[in-house]
Amino acid sequence: MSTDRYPYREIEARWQHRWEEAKQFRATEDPARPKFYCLEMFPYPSGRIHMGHVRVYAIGDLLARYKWMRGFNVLHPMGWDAFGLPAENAAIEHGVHPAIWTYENIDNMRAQLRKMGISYDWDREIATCDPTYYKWEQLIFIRMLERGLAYRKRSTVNWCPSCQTVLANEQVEDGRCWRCDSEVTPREIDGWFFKITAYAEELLAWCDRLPGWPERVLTMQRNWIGRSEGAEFDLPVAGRPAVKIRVFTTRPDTAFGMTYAVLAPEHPLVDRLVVDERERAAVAAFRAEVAKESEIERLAADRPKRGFRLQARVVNPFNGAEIPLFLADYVLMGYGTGAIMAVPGEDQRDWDFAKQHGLPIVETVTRPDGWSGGAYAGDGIKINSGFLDGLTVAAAKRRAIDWLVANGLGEATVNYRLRDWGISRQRYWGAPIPVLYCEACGMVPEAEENLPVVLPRDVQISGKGGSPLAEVASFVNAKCPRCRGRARRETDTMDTFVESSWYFLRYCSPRYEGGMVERAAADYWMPVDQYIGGIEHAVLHLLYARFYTKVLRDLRLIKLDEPFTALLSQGMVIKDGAKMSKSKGNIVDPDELIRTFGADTARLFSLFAAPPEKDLDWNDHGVEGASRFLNRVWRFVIGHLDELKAPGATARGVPASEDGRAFRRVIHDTIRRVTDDIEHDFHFNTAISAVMELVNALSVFDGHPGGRVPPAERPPLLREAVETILRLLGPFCPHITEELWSQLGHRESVFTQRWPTPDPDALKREEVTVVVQVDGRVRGRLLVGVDASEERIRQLALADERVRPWVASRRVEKVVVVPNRLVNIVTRA
RNA sequence: GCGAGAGUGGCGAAACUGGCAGACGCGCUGGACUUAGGAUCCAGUGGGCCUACCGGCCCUUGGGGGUUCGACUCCCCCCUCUCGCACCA
Repeated sequence: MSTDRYPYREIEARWQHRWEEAKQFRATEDPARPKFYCLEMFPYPSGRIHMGHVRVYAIGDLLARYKWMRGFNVLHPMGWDAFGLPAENAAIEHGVHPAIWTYENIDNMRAQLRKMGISYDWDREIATCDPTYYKWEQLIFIRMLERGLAYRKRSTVNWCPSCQTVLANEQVEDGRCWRCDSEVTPREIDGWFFKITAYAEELLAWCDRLPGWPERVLTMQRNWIGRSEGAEFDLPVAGRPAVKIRVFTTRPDTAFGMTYAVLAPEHPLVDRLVVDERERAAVAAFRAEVAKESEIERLAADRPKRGFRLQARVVNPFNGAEIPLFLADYVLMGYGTGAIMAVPGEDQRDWDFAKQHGLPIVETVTRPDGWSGGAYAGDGIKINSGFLDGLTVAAAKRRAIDWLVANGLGEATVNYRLRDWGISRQRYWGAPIPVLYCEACGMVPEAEENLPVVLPRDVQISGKGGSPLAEVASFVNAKCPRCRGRARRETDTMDTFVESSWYFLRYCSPRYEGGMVERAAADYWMPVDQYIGGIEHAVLHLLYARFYTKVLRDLRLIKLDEPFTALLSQGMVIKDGAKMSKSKGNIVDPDELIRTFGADTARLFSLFAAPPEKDLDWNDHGVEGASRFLNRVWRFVIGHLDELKAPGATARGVPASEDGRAFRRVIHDTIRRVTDDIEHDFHFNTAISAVMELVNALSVFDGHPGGRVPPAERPPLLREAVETILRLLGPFCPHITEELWSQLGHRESVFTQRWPTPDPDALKREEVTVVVQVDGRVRGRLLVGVDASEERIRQLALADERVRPWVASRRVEKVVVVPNRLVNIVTRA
């Protein structure tokens, strides 16, 4: 390994210090300039940054610095998603207080980020565990409470036995906790919810109005919201018309094919439907059997559907038929009405169940020719369906709903898969929910002047059962803000995703004491123009933040529909074909990387190895390649300082010599390519390739001794090339470029320079190479004047001596000419 | 099962609206410089073949069809992989 690398350590330390001192990246509102809010998802302060962080922050910094150079007023802040369970786990394992652990980690990680030389406005740094931060979240909670957007209810929730807390639906993956991977169990518990379902329609609608977002993230959000249109109606119980079972269906047209009905096992009506104690006992046994199954087992595909036939029967209102009623585990209490009409002819699940239990199957849609198999879900003409016969499925749906409405039996409804966001956490290290339970007044929000409700410092964290806050008498025992009587504080804390739902707003005015965000600052900076982060938050953070933004808008705190105009979801960093992990032993430590190669190299390789949305395959040799490239640039500039600083070197213009013009064209073509790659599709890897090509061309140009250009032309061309390289490379590798820029004699930072623009005169060509194909195969090349006529190109091509043999014995059928590019001569025998 | 995305040299990857496939980098091979090279520089590098060194031919973007003068790119069928959702009525 090389020992004679350029002095990156010294250079990086020096420039980091200078940027810091000059407050170079401090952002202030300036209505005269266009703003650019560049944001990377803030990290959880786990203690050390990892390569995923290096990648995302390299991308963000590149864009921020690029936009600076393009004249934008850039806001590029950083902070800490500082509440969360690992801090409590550290307290349990090492006896260190979560606050101390968290702030120490923040100090470490801040130092690491500084060593990367990212252009943050550190004056805007925030930590979500700071009471001056979560105070505003508590205030909003109270506002949401007033509007019914926050509410408390008892429900069956996802319980993580290892984290000892409740999880939101979004935080359960395949029946396991998103954080610790433990199997989640259902639990009946009181908890707080945010009414995200009230915004389901709007969240969905705006998915079509976020062109700057990756389609797959939008698809995931649409699927998660899961809108479906259909109808609800009642099935009266046979012989007891007062008792009705409400069902939801997306296929009201198939109602005549209903051969039985199903209730979810937990359906509250079941108790009223059982006819005697024997049946009651059997139902209890069935429910117990179903409850025994874990979430994971329930999710397993293709497993048989358990059912229990009740003695009660129901009536199909469409045709008056009396049909059996079942409890079955394939119907979920949490979706729709928790009860369905079963149409085995047109629904595969019902078909499976009907086959297993010997129930009749009626077809209500004509099958296509040759159809064989189970349920048919496609289109067709209605049959066996009374007044719907002869209609298409779509028309029959409408007719069926009209009929239900006309007879007062039901109505059209829209159902969502999205559930309200459960935000209660039975843990310590989170923002307290600002609510009290008064013996006289009941549940009462904390008075605004008493905010923040500060998390008490002295607490025993055992990790065993119950909220740690419940053990803190001084916290729990409080006065009712309404009647001054005795009250008990809520001991749940808020899901940490609440903090990350608005941190981007706080950055606009991080020290503002009059509210969550200063209106003018938010109006100026928001929305975030470019948000960058991992795909893992596609439906977690990104959905919550969208929801919370809309709530704040409706509270008239901001006038913003969506927080993030554009989103870049960067891929993972992998090595040896797997995600980096301790157990696989394939970790690359950013500190060590920076120590060995420097931050510029680490950043350059992160940006070069793959386009940002793809996974990045880490390769130690590749890093050396990036390092080698920067060394080449260094040696070239330092080795040519005399010539670069020679009198007349700063002159610009089109050189007289042909080779001089050709080289200058390469310089300006590179500017064009790099700018396109950054602007057009974030293809930083090809942008870097283009700069590498320019550096290669520069050393070739330099290597012609005695010169193919007149001596006087050399210094200006070398200098123009070098200055272009440094400015183009600046956002990628800020330290080395600053240093070399100053070595050229500049006193100003390279980041105060304007991004270069290609000189149209330099790009002009007199001649172009046109490829000559015969029957689609390249047989020759022509050098012709630019914009030569089609006829001329055609004649030159046919006359070309390398082309003639391929055409000689054949008949020319036609000649296709693409000006300035290609000729294709089509022949026939 | 449903939805989205992807499949190109030994490897990471390029190829914008169809127009020279493999830019750039890694690795590898040879050479130069050198006490030394794992530094640096130069040259070569998809596969097969012809050749008197110049040079040339054929094949090649997961597989098979199609559209087109021309397809990595567009259309149809199939295979493989990744991600997301998954009894959502």
